[in-house]
Amino acid sequence: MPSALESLRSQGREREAGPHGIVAARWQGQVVDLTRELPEGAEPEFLTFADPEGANVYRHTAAHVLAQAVKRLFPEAKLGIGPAIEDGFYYDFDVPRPFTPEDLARIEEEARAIIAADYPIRRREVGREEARDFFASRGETYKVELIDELPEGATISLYDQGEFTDLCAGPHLPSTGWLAAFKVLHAAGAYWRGDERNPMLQRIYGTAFPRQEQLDQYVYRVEEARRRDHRRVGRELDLFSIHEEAGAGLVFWHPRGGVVRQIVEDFWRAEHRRRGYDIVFTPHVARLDLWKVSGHWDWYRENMYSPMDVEGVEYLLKPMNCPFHILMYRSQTRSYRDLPLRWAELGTVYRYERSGVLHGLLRVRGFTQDDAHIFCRPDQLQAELVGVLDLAQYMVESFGFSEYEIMLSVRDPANKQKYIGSDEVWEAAEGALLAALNQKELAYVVGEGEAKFYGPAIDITLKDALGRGWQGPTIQVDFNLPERFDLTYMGEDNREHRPVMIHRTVLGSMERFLGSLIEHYAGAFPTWLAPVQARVIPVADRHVPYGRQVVEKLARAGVRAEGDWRNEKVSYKIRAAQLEKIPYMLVVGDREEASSQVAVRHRSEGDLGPMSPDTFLARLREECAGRPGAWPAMP
RNA sequence: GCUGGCGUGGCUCAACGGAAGAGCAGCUGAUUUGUAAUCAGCAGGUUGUCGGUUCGAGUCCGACCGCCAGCUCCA
Repeated sequence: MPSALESLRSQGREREAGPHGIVAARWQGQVVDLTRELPEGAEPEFLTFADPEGANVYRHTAAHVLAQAVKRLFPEAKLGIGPAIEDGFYYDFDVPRPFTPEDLARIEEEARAIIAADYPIRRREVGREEARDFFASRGETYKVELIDELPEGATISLYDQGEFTDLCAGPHLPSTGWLAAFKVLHAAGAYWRGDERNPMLQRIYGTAFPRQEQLDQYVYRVEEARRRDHRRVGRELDLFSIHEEAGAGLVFWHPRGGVVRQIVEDFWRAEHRRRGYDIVFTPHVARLDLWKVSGHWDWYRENMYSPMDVEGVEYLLKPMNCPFHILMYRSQTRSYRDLPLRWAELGTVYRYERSGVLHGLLRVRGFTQDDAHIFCRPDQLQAELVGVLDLAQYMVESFGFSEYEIMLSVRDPANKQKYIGSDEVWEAAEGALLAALNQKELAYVVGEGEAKFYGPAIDITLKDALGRGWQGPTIQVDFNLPERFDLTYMGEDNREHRPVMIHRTVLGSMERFLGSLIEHYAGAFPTWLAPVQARVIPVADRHVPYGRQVVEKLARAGVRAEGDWRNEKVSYKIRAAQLEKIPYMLVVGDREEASSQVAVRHRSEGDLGPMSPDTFLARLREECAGRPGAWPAMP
């Protein structure tokens, strides 16, 4: 029974194995240790760090090394779990006090020593009792809990490296020395099994790569993410603020941020009208009874604010717009000829979020959804879903998000009481979403248990310039609300029928979407979105009057232009404009004034030389072409 | 909400339990400037809030508010 490693050797490929090469194998669909013995003649597939499974093996081994280091320095620490995660790994420990930065430095040092010692990592399978006794005798109560929950007949494996043994399904690298670049990142509290009723463990995050350059790159990427943080950029560029005096999670849009938001909204409105949507407006509060009928009071109460008393009647701040659109639907008898109705609203909603989850623009308590509800006949459902997918694709790509991942969110089949509506209705809804995805030939993954309480959904995650994911469009099919509100339309057969409802948002919320845009572009918005598109920079005071003329001319043409009239040197004002990420700087001095030109500098392309204001305008027009809302209507 | 860390001019950060500071930004003046920081001066603070310990609190203790890293949740 040769191991995977030996079978490599017999092929003369042993040199391909190692941190930079093959780190694990896959055999019969299962990822296994390179040291795992396989039947004679087995032909395993080999995995490197570049394969997600390979990276997992690599990082998971790093987690064990971390745990070994912690146990050496803090023998009383009880082990939780230590999986590989995207970009790294973590391990949870139950310790009497949280880890300090000094502890983390010592742990990293100890981990390095463990890597240098190059302990072989060995797997052994044991019986349930043996495993239980082993961890119980060491006081590893969490491991015992895990063992007790393993299903009947499950293989229980332990991995040994040096003096350290962990309960683990594996697989792992052949020895600790295969870990090349290893780094402890930070620590934070985390509940055992993510449940706040359980004890809080201390989680240490770390990461590992085969090459130091990759680790350096990762560290750089983290720093770049910090540099792009929308909370920081938002303050630096004077886009928005959040005030303790007003309350957490409530956003104030400053003039500059307001410009960006308005352009996004104008673009959004224009595109929706073009695609047959009607724009509607609805109130911010409604009677409690309405929310009882809609089901929100029963199913969504923990996210809603307490009722307010209005002349003895209770009202609620709206957390969603759907019941309002439904009331409008019911305001008259609908014919099959009226459908589909596509009603879109930039609806501001308020949701109670626990204080600890608030985060800049990404998680707030008041936000404006780019919401829409489509009321259609069952036979129109698939075509409408395809139309929504098409719109969603077009919109996000217009804002520079060219990569995204799609998830079909369905019910958790083991937990059906979490959802309202019958099985048949759910199956029909899930089927319609699936059919639309297939018709658009979009790749997707199925997320079991990811559905909302009232229906299944398609959730799209956008990938930004740093490869990070952002919540993007979501599309939900809802057979339930039409039922609850008894929505009907008159069919060709002169009988009442039940319409289907689609809830959808393309950008999510203005707050979150602008937050993601800020980080995606690092504050350097493309010209059509830039709060200030051009800044005129006079060389000396005597050029200010000409500079003002240029600003006025540009402003009349619809350009967002302004001047820097401060008594400073050109380089000072250039630097200021660069830091503000203004796309164009127009320097005007004696030469420009004499020839009625402007010297154009682009924030990333540099000096573009002198040109007439009209030539500059033509350049801007071309750059912003096809962006409704970006450019005010021109005479 | 929970665990841990943190809260000092608009921003970034100093200050052993013993006189609240610097740089940037702002304002005033000088300078009249040609593609990423000209010089000088001025102003700016009840150290998040409330209470306590102390001869004395930015510093120690408590509560609350807010922020940060997570847990959980989500547009």
